[in-house]
Amino acid sequence: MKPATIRDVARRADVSVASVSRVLTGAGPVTDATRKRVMEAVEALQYVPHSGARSLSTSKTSTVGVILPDLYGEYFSELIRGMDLAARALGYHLIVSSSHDDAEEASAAIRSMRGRVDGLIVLSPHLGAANLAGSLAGRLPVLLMNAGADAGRPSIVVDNHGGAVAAVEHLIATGRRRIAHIAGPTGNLEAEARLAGYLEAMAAAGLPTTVVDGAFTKASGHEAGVQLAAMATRPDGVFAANDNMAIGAMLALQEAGVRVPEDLAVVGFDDVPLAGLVHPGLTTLRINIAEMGRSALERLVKLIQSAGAADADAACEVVRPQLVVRPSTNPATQNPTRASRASAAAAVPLPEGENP
Amino acid sequence: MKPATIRDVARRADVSVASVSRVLTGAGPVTDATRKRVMEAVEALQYVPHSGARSLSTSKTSTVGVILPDLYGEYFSELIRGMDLAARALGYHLIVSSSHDDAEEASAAIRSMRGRVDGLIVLSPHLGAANLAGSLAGRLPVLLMNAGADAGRPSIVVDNHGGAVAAVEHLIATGRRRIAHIAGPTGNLEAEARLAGYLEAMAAAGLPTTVVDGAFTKASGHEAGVQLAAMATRPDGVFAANDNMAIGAMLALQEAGVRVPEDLAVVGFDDVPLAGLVHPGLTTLRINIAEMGRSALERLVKLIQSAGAADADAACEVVRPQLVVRPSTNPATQNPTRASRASAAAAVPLPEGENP
DNA sequence: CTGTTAGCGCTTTCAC
DNA sequence: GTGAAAGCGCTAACAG
Repeated sequence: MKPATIRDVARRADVSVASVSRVLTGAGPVTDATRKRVMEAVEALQYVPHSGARSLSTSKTSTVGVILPDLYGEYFSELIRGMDLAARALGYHLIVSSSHDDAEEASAAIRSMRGRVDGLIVLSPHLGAANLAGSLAGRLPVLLMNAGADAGRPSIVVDNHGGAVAAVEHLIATGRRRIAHIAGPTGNLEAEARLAGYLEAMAAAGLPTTVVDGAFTKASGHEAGVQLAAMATRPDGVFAANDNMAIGAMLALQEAGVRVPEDLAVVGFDDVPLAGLVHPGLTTLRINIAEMGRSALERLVKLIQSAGAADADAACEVVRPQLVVRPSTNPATQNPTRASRASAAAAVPLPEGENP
Repeated sequence: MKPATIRDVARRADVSVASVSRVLTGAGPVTDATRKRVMEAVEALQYVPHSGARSLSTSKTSTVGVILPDLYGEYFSELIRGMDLAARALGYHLIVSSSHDDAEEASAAIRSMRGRVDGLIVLSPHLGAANLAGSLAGRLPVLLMNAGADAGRPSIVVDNHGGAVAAVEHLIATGRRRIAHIAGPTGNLEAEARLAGYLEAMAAAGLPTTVVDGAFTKASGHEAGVQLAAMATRPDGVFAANDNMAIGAMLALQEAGVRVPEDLAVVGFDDVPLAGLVHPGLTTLRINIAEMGRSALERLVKLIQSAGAADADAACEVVRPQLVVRPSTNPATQNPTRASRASAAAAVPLPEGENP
């Protein structure tokens, strides 16, 4: 009734367990005759190696853990997709663990990974989590993402500050002067860097600033949009800390009769797939999210495989977002509506995939 | 240098490993004094139990595997989110494995799960995969999703046929008569059920049918839209086998100068978050995807915990999609643009979540 | 080339 | 209440 073990196979093939192991792992010398007998027994018994046992024996799990704050929305799904792709290619499994809002939970999640994974990718937008990962992971290789530019630890970060500056400069370049910012949640390092970039760029241009609070959600963006629309001297441009909020704000503005971009131009951040599909298409700072995920996983595996090597790769890779101009700031870059698709085609790549 | 083991703790606390185990697992009688000594040692050594070893010993991994055909797009990310939520609540981990287009790959993925998980959720939109899962999984509990109504095996399926009929009937009810269908990929059970529903409903109404091929992707929907727009007697309604294609088709139609819904009404399937945000909002058949994922995981865990029980839950749960009417078929249900948000609010819930 | 054996780190009877 | 010892299923020396 219970699944066959390597001993059952050995017994049946009338060889030692060692030989079975050799045949199955492909390591070590084996006679063709032996191999054949083993394979037959494997077949007959429907034997499948127990990877847990193998892991314990080799102290390698071929699995990496991904610790996320949340699993909502396109940003993270894209990220995981990229990681999964790379993991498959490298023969690794992916174990995901999300919804860790506070450091406490994340901490528990990380400890529970010991003996289960060979390494960890930790997304820690909150300050505490970064240290956390280091202290708790023990000797486990860890790759940090979206944390501040934490020196001395392998990590990948987005140039949030630079992106924010680019966003503001683009708005200014298109003639906007009263530019507001919809900020992300306080305590979130990425949100804070984007806010800082906004403030700096505005100061550099000698323009007054307006900041509305948000929480990275579409709903919070919507609220912010309502506020913007109701302002006495309404802004003529807004830079939202992410696409989600930008989209929420656009909806609110349009509901209030504010025309985008004529009355008010909107810029987001991330370039989630949705950004190119809303109406009007959203100008944003593109991060190739899936690609970043792929890169993260590959680096982690490299880290794992060279574990202990002195030339530890403790670099902090910086991903620079790229400005993608769409109709939400520039009417000339029309949405693909009743118009030639030519101009929009480049800016609005359609994500693929067979989804029911 | 290496992480501490239970023996290190035992030595340090000057007790047996058994006692350490008892303290840590909370099982068995222990003196307060002993417990205290153990905890101190644990603290001092930064000891974290090795879950792999524990798994081998208890033959429980507290992990479930999810086998997916692909990880692209909102459908699957929503699904995983629901599963992850339930898994956390039940103390389980989630290991995801995707991009298994053919049965061969899925097969390999499934076997590689042995000894790594306590059960499997298999999404097998292709015929072969379902059987496969059964035969390969051995004594592993398996929950099938999105396979045909496979009797005699625990599963969750969407009532694709019924949904398709509802879609067509809605189009007919709004006065459409030349109703086309954009089909999903052949060989995909869900796509085929939706096609069958369309054909049946049309036949029942005595209307002629038009079927355009698609592949569940936005791009294929776009192509289909181009074809529809170019037809000699253009349809005045179209039912796409999923939202992705419906959205792609809408874009193509609008580019061709066809007005939606005035000239041509569009209905999708799934109600992915995007459906409520495109312009015009897409009428579709709503499946609460995350909820379905949650339900799937909970059922699997129940299956695991009652493993071997005679009253095996081999039921096939049927999820009935619900028609959500939006402007793509009914101009009266306006998009939230320059209009009261009241009517649209119910139909266009904004998904939440903090995403950078 | 093959078999024997000692673990991997932990849980769990079973005596004491 | 506590400890010694026997595995969980597999791999990897080490002898033959």
